[in-house]
Amino acid sequence: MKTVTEIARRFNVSADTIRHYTKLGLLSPERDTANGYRRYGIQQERRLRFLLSAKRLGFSLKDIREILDMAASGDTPCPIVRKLIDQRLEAIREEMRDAQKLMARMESASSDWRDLPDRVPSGESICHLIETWDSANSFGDHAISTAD
Amino acid sequence: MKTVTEIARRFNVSADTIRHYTKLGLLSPERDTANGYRRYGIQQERRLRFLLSAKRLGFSLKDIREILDMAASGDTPCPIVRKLIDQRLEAIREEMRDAQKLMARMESASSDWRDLPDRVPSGESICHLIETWDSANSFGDHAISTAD
DNA sequence: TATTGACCTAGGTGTTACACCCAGGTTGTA
DNA sequence: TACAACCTGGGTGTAACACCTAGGTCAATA
Repeated sequence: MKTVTEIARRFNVSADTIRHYTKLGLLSPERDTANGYRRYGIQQERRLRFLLSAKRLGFSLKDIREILDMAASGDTPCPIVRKLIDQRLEAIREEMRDAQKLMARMESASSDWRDLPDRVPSGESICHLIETWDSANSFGDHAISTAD
Repeated sequence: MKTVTEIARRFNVSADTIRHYTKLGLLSPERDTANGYRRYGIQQERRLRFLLSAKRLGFSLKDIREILDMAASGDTPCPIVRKLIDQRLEAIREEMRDAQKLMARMESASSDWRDLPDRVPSGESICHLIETWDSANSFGDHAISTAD
């Protein structure tokens, strides 16, 4: 039976993380009746190992809770596990696409800016680097307000 | 002079977003003395346009505040703009690397699982898909607890 | 003129997965 | 007995909003 710090060290996470999972009900340690300390047995170690494995596979704590609940009720969680990972995969693919576009924009801007001088701001302009970049690369994203 | 909803529509963001930026001090509209409504003039439109441009370039609101403050004090924000974008770029590159590894793990798992059957959980196992996958792919990440 | 419907206000909560801090009690060791 | 290292519950902070509540405002319509 391990304390918070002990199990945390064993699994290479912080004690706060263990307390967090416990607070969320993902771990259910026994309590030392004398002092109220959390005591994690072998079952809880198994749960934690499972939890960390699932996390490494991209499952959120919410996903994991769902899986754990399902397993606790005796049903096979495999179908939702398959579903959840495919959903997450799709979501991540899209995030990656967005992130790649963003990166491309940033890289283009950063390199374009190497040859441009610094300028002090004016009433019309805050930072010409950004403003110039944006008006040169505006795809009708946030409307072009042509004065009032 | 536009109200929250008007300027929001013009720039294709939500009214809540405008209120949010205003609460953070990134926008400073005047107030209608009669009813307390926020009123955004041309200067604020410029700020908002700048803000959205900077966001499109990967700057955080915190970054943007820094840039705006700098410009307000009359100094050229260009040097920090260059610095911030390069920092973010590095951070994003690393996130992308991590995300790619995660995606690869997820894809490998998802495809490996296509040929595996579902199983009901036991005292030893919660979801064999995840557990089997992890023990087959464990690089000494979260320690291997060999019983107690 | 009374009633809509669309708008406005401030302020609070929820999202994700923890990290960090506080005040105070516990345990083991030198 | 003093000290370090641990434990407890509970609160705050993070990023960038979305959503909701309760109540006031405004313009147009019936």
